[in-house]
Amino acid sequence: MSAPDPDSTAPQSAPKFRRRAEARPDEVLDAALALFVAQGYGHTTVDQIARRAGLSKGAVYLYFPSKKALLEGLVRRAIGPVAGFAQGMPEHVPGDPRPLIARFLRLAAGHLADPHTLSVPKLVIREAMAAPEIAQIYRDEVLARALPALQALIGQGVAGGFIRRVDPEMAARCVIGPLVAHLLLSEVFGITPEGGLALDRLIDTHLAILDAGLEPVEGGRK
Amino acid sequence: MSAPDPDSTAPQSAPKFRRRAEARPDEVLDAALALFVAQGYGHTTVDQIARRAGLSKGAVYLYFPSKKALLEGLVRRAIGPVAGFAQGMPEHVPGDPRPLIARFLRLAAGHLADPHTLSVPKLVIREAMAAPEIAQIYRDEVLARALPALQALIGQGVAGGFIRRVDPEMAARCVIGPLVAHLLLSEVFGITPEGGLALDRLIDTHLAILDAGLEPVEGGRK
Amino acid sequence: MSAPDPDSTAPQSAPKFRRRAEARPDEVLDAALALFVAQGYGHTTVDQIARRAGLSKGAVYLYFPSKKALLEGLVRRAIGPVAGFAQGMPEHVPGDPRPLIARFLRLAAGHLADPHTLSVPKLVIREAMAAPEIAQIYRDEVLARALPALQALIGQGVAGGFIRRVDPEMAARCVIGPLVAHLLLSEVFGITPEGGLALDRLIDTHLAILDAGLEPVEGGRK
Amino acid sequence: MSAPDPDSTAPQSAPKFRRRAEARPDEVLDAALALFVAQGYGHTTVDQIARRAGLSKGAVYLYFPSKKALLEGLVRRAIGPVAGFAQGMPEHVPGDPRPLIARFLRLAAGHLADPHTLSVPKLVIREAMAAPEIAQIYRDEVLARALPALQALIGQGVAGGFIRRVDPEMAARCVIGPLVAHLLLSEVFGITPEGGLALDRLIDTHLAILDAGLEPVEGGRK
DNA sequence: AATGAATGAGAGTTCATTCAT
DNA sequence: AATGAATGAACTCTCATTCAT
Repeated sequence: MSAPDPDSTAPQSAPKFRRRAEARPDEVLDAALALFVAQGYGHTTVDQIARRAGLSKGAVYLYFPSKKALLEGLVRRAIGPVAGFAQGMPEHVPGDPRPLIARFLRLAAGHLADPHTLSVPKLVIREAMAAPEIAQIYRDEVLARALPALQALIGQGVAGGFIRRVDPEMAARCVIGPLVAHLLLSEVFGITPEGGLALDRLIDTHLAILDAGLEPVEGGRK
Repeated sequence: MSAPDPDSTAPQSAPKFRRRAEARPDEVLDAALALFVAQGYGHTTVDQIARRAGLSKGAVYLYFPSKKALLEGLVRRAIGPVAGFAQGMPEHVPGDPRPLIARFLRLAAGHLADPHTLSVPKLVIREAMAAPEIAQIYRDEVLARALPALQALIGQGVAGGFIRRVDPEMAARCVIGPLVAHLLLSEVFGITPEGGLALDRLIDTHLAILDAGLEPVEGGRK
Repeated sequence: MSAPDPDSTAPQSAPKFRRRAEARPDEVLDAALALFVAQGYGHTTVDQIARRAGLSKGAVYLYFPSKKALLEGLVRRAIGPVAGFAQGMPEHVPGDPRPLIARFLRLAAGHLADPHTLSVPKLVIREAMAAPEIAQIYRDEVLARALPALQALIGQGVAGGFIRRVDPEMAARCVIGPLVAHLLLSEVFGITPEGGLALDRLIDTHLAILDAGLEPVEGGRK
Repeated sequence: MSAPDPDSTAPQSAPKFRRRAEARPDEVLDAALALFVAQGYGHTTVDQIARRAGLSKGAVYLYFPSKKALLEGLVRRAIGPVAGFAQGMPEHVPGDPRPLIARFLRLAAGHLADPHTLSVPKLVIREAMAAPEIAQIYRDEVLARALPALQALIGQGVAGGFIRRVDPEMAARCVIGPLVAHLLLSEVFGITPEGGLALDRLIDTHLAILDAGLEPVEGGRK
């Protein structure tokens, strides 16, 4: 249904003949990604994708059974690293979780600073309503992993008295919120700070507020 | 929203034909909004819109020159109240701006809790890339007014020593971020808290963090 | 799903405006029939049909939701008269059913002598395998009515001693067989007698054989 | 049907590569026949045929220059035995030809009872209009031999006074008609007698009618 | 002001056929 | 002898837009 795994990490196994076939699905996905991001899924023609990838329209259907499969393949290709990243978060932390949350945010920001990585969630946000399957994949593979992990971290921090008594579910959204909003404003509406994306500045500011904002109240109750 | 309204605002120069001729465009926009939100702009046909508005396809073109003009009209109609809302924010505050920020957030949340209001930015996000004119309207009329106002507020708070020394531009994004992320998660990805949207819970949590997070550091400079 | 009934028998009700719309479905079906018969369903383009009917391709889809619906509409339009014809056969006959069988055959032959009528079963035979829905319609509406009626007639003749003791089910097939084979040979394979279709000659010969062949054996058992 | 057959008929000039090179075309035809019958010529792809025959799509084109050539090859392969069968009918019979006609019918029925044999004429009927070459082959090689032979037989019977005075050309169609109709009803429309095809029952009934039906009228001329 | 029949320019998808390997 | 990647021409179906009425 989606592209065959190109196995891009095993370079010495490929014979020199018929080179293209192995790389093609990825090339097609690259072309599709660029065009989907630039014009939107609905306004992109399979023919445009094919031409950008240096193939004929028919050849695209050799690798992907439909246009929508391209979108799906794109999302699936992108979530691999992200899922691993989410897995890397320890589930139980002994002390104050705030440093871990900071690391999480910096990692996520670093990840999303790469336009290649960023374009997929951008795409997903845009097409989510019209293509619920796509939204579901992203939700299941990325969001449904990262959010609960963050929430658990906060919950433990609250239980251990390391952070203020807050609703962990909502607080998790407060943690990622500024990053999400920043990307939305910059990428979708073109409201970028003077010197470019300035992700670091955003994260620095956010962490400064967050760190103090989560500090437990001296002497007790919220 | 689509009340009978027989000839109330129309001058009586014409005979009583053209019943509610003035209301028609709004009815068409209502229909368009509902369908665009439900199915996306690209998957909605002009005929569907016409039928939902109780007109024929051809009649839609009496009021709007093209399908895209519907989208544009939709955005223009929606930004009126919002722009006024942004205007209502005082530019200069004598003391701690945090209560004002809190009021702003609660107002915005209350506003966006109405699905009717929320659907327009949702629409804009989705079609922004394919229809930059649309994104531009929204950016110019809404975002380019609200964000600088917030930023100025924070800047003044910093200058007055009422809030921690933070980058006002980024801090503004930290203020709206959780709200944006919350709506995105709920509306686009369907990741809703148990009891519904729970906007109040989100805002409460966010303000608790924000209030403490912006508290100026005792003894001075960051 | 199929064409709206053009109600061709009520001529004075139609206003003179918008004349075409009422006649169009039939015109399209006429064009489709001609092309399907000449080239086969699979080798006929919707565009060809449209052009032959004097419309654009898109207009065809105003009246029929799909290409297959054209085939179906064609069959449905054709079976109306045939079904009535089958109904006209009396179910119980007091005496020798052979004259009735003869009348049935001559009626059917007369019917099928009209190329317009003939083309539909020809079409059905050809597309039956690929489009079982079509075959089913024809089977249910035409064959499943005519064959049992014939079979019953023969059965009653056997019971009454008016015709030889034969298996009525098979005998019914022997009654229609020569007509079927004749049309198949002529229309599909182009093996026509010298002077044209010669349906009368075929029926005369067939009835001569049939009449004698069904004559009860004098004195008894088959 | 597709036995291993290692190098049995191939000359040993080449190394033992090209296993059963001679059998390949037949295997391809077998695959094509099965698929054409099941799905129709138009709905069968060359790739399906190739895979069913255990080859690649490209290899099919080593044996057959086009898809239509497969259909043609199929018909040509099938008419060999049938042509011989038609040849086997004696042209001049001294006495009553009715027993010979009976034998002919039983032979033909036996032949067509084999689904393998039956599928070719079924195919031909279906594709006849779209591929007149195919129809022509079948007509020339099979029908144009069998029908005149039958007709001659009847003509001689009439001349010798062994059978009733009938039009031999039409009578020939009356002889084969029930068989044709029976197969059409069963195979195309799925109207089968309870216990299966029941070809014997059909032939028995038909011959009973035919035998009496062709009996010369006592006392002379029609 | 309003209709709805009609258009025509594509869109996605399929497949017979070719050809370098 | 055989592969399978690649093509390109069709095909069905959709829909924003127009226009006579």
